[in-house]
Amino acid sequence: MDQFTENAFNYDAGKYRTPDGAPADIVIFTITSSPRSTKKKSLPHRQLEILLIERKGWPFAGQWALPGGFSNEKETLLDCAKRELAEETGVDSVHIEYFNAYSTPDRDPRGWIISHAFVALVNEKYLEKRKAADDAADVRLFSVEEALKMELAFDHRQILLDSLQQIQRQMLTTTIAKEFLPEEFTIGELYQVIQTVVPSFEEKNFIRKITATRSRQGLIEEVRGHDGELKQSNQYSQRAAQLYRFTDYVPQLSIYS
Amino acid sequence: MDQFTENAFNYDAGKYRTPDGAPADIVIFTITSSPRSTKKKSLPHRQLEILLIERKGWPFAGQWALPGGFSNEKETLLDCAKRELAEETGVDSVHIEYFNAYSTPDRDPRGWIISHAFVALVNEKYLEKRKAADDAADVRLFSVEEALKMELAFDHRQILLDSLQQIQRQMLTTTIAKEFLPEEFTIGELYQVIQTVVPSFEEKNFIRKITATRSRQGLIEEVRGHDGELKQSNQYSQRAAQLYRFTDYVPQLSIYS
DNA sequence: TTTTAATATGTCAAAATGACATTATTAAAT
DNA sequence: ATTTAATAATGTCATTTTGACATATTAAAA
Repeated sequence: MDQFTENAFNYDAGKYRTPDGAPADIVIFTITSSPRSTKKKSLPHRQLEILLIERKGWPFAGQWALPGGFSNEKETLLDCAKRELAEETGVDSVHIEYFNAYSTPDRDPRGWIISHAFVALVNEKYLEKRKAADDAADVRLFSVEEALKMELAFDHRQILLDSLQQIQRQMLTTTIAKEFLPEEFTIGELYQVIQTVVPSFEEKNFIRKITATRSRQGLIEEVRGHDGELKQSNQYSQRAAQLYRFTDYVPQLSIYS
Repeated sequence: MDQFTENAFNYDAGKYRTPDGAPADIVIFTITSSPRSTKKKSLPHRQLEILLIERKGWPFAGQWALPGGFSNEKETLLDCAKRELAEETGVDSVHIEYFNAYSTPDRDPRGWIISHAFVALVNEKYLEKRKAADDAADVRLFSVEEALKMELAFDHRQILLDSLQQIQRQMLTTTIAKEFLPEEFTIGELYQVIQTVVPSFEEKNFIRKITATRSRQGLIEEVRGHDGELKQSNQYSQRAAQLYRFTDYVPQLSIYS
């Protein structure tokens, strides 16, 4: 006999202990790019980074933690996560997704608090303003590598590990690469983004596979200018590279085909 | 300033409203099989079904709902879900997986209650005892089709829809088919199980694709008897069919290869 | 004996893959 | 003016895979 089987007459929500809060924590991923050389045209160095906040109060004061906050009864967890994301980054309407719940007893010294973890993917262009403003602030980006070496608050290291595995899988099975790319991009950029998230990724003849229209029903398509000419870019190379964009095609993968 | 930034001195967990409970709800899927004919050897009719419970008390008394119950502060949500699953089906150690949180305000008339949804996949062989015992009981299996036509309690229809989409994706991208099959199975059975969950699934030359060792690094392997001879079954057909089992190979899918 | 339902193999052109080598482009350096 | 460097793209070709159909196997049932 559990609470569900009580009837209106004897129902009393207060007779069991209830949680002490329902927070949303967000792993905010971005890929930063920095020039590898000042003189020549070359692809930038790219790095997967996450945003962390230095805690001021108890518990875990002085330690770095994932951004997050408690939700209230008037909003969904997604709304809460979006609100927190907007507070930390100043952006809304980016890719954000529910991901897992963390409920190990005593994971939070403040009480019985189940954390709801979200993953957000933010293009670095949205973080540029912020970046300038907080040198030596209590909010900053860390490379995932760095972050994993740190002692993070709560079980946030585990949350980070799990979220990393999640976006590595998604990078190869969905089109989330687009979240880290400009609208129009070169094959080289796309390849770099994939490798930044999944270092082991390697595909010989990548350009041929990705641009072969037959099998992959046009995952990406060539960009053309107003004049109908193929639009190219020589930002990274002497030889101009064709620009592509993602189509709205949703690939369906199967281990049985 | 949120609760995370309070310090030990002025921290007071009671100053915000807190949730009125943290339940786990479970979508328990099974595939039932029933003979299509009494006389001839033929493949059975298979149907995807879920387990529902008729509610006795407020709220939603008399309506059918997903099995579930409130968790307590001494256990994880997964422990809670496993406990509920064991109560309803008498089985433990089956495939069970966290899936999503449902937090729409007022989704539960009893208060602010965020539900944690799990998916469990149970082989029908574990439900056989139970099935016999409760004709006309308040716990029974419904085909997914039926269930979607009913007025389920809470937002359980939405949870069902989401979980269905989830296992359809997983059926094609992971080896969850094994949860619905005996240890040793024929290609025909495997094909049927996939189609039962994903009706649109169709693969010409399925047997050749699935048994070609080169590409799919041995997703399944032939079963041999003690004598080293290939083990076959003529349960469903005149001509004996080769028996296979899943290997522990984990397929890695990619839209870029 | 013939039919039947499921299982399995034969055939063969078309397409995709894998592994390398080669060519193209052109701003920047010399 | 010539060379260099970095990225982009194509050439080649043997090997595999796929797609679409036709054909064979088996043993119980009609």
